[in-house]
Amino acid sequence: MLKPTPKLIDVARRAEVSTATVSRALNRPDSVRAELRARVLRVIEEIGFVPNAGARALSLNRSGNIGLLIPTVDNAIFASGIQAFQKNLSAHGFQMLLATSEYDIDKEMQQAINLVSRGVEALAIFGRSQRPESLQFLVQRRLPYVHVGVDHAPLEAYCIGFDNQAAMDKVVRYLVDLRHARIAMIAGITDHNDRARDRVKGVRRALKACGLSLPAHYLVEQPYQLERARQAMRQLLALPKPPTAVICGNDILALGALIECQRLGFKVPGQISIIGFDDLEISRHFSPSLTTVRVPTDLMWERAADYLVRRLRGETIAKSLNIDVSLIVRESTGPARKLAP
Amino acid sequence: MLKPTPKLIDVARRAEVSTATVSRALNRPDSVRAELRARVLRVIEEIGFVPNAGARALSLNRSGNIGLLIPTVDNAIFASGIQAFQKNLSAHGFQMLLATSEYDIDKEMQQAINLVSRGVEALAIFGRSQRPESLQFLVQRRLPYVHVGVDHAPLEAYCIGFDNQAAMDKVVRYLVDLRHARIAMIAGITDHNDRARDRVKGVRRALKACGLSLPAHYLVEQPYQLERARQAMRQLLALPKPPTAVICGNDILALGALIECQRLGFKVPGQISIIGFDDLEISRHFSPSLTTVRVPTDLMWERAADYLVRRLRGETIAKSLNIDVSLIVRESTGPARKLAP
DNA sequence: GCCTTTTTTGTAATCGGTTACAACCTGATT
DNA sequence: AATCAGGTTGTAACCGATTACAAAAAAGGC
Repeated sequence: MLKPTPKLIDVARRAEVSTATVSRALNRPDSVRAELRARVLRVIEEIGFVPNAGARALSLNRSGNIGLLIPTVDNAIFASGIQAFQKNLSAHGFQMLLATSEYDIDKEMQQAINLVSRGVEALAIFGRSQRPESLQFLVQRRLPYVHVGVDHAPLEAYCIGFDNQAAMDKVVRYLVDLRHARIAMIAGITDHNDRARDRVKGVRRALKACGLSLPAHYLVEQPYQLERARQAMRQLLALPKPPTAVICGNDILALGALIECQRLGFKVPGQISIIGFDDLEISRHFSPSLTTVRVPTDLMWERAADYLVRRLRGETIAKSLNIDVSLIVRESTGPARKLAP
Repeated sequence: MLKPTPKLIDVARRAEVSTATVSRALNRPDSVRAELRARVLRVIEEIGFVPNAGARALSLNRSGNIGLLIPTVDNAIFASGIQAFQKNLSAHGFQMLLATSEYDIDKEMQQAINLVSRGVEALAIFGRSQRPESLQFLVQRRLPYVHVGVDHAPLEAYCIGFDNQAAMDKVVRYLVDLRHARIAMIAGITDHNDRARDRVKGVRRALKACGLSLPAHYLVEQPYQLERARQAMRQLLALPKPPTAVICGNDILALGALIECQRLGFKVPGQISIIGFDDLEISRHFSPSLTTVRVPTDLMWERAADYLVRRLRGETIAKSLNIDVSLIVRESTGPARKLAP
């Protein structure tokens, strides 16, 4: 005997009340006489009624969903961000709807549409290099959204993040103070990735300000994988004049670089200094522990959730939030060794 | 001038056709004359119409959503699983709806209800230690679901995974063959975590079969964090008779243990052998590289997605799928050193 | 040119909730 | 006893899509 899943009207019939009463018992309990309310709730329990969120959203014209659009979930830095975002949202009665773009701006656009179609009331997107059409689409729908992880964005949109270029400025100055003059970089793939691009730009600019430069052979782009980073490091070490310090686009790249140095018998930081970005948990524990840039990711995502919730409540929020990053100096960096002439 | 977001009827009016035609132009293009179809699509483009998925689901009585319920997203092993699951689903025209339980079975139950309320047509849940009520609820609603990561489950439900106990059997035999007799374990928190529990059980059983045992002081439970693992290892090394081999509940614990040994000056594998579980990317690159159990996680999740899609299509699937795991021997394990008498 | 069949389009009911509005009930006030 | 305010409950319209069914148009057959 196949029973269809129970609907609100089934509850109403069984409790011998109207659908309005059931609905009220669930949504504004005070407006229903205690006795009736109890009866309704008992029936709900009995027949295992679960309201249909789609129907509810349709009639309320409110889904209670907020979208999160990031490149991938397969990166510790996003994974913990998701948690933070989610947690903050549900504290305010919202649900998170997750979508990933796999670093592909066309897929990103498609996912944005997808989220809108599923009724998200607001959206957090990572970075600022989406298709102009994607953003235009959001604006046209008057959908509140926030760029996360960047300090400025197109269309003067609200954003929460930090200045990647400034962060790299700190890094470079630190290395230059240690008398490094041959500074190389292993960057993430900069194509369609504004953070990766900004970090390279930042390094370039800061080096220039110190009278140095980043020649083409000192810059290698690789996806965020240990294997690729090792490959890049091998390449750098094989140069006629290998660098004395390597700045990496994130900690995975830095760890890969570090590992490769060790395997090839180069001393870190004796011969080579290595700096990462993100401050993953393992970076602190590695030997040598990794000098890196710490970004308060969780805070960033919490604030993003917060902002969207407030916007939806109609509160006005002054201006974008710029978060401070800090250079965490550990064991993987040291003074430049004396160079061969 | 605030325009409300365009609805299907707006498209219909503007294209001077009926709503039925618009709907058909979108869902069964062939059934609409080419000229009209073009007109409709143009209008859709013009006014930026996006169908309301909730309304669609309501009228179709099909959401196209499949739920994924896992403990956390903040663990590399789940992160890549999500990607695999998601990818496979969308290849079949389904959307993934993600929910996390944070290792809390009450939250897990609540999230299951939540997913059902949002209209998922099927569900993949990790492990097999959910509340009986949770599973009962799914059964009552006739919702197809699959347990992932385990080789058997309550209610004779379908599952896709591997036998954690058998895996640990391989591990223990390998160590015993290397003449290890003092074998300790750093396990994950076993409370409400069947995988962690099975791994401990498996180690116990295998040791017993070899005439050995796992005394209380040789078993430490810790959450999956490097810091905690180091703490556990310190504790084991401080014992009057420290173990010669340590089996860890996963690679994070193993890496933590490894790091702590190195920091305290113990040689791995000279004095202590260490084994992990999961084969994370970094395990291969670490020095010494980590002996571990490799689980084809992605395959597992792909199959889970596959199974659910087939179920929804009405195909019948024989029986649960048991996946093979393999012991990857690397540098962190070696023969037991001669013991002090 | 007329009738039949096939294709294309439109009308209106439907999915499962919410809620404006009206109707009813209770007890207090006059 | 009649009137009224305040609190509870029910009826029915509505949210935005889909589609059964009917109607209209086009195509085919003689």
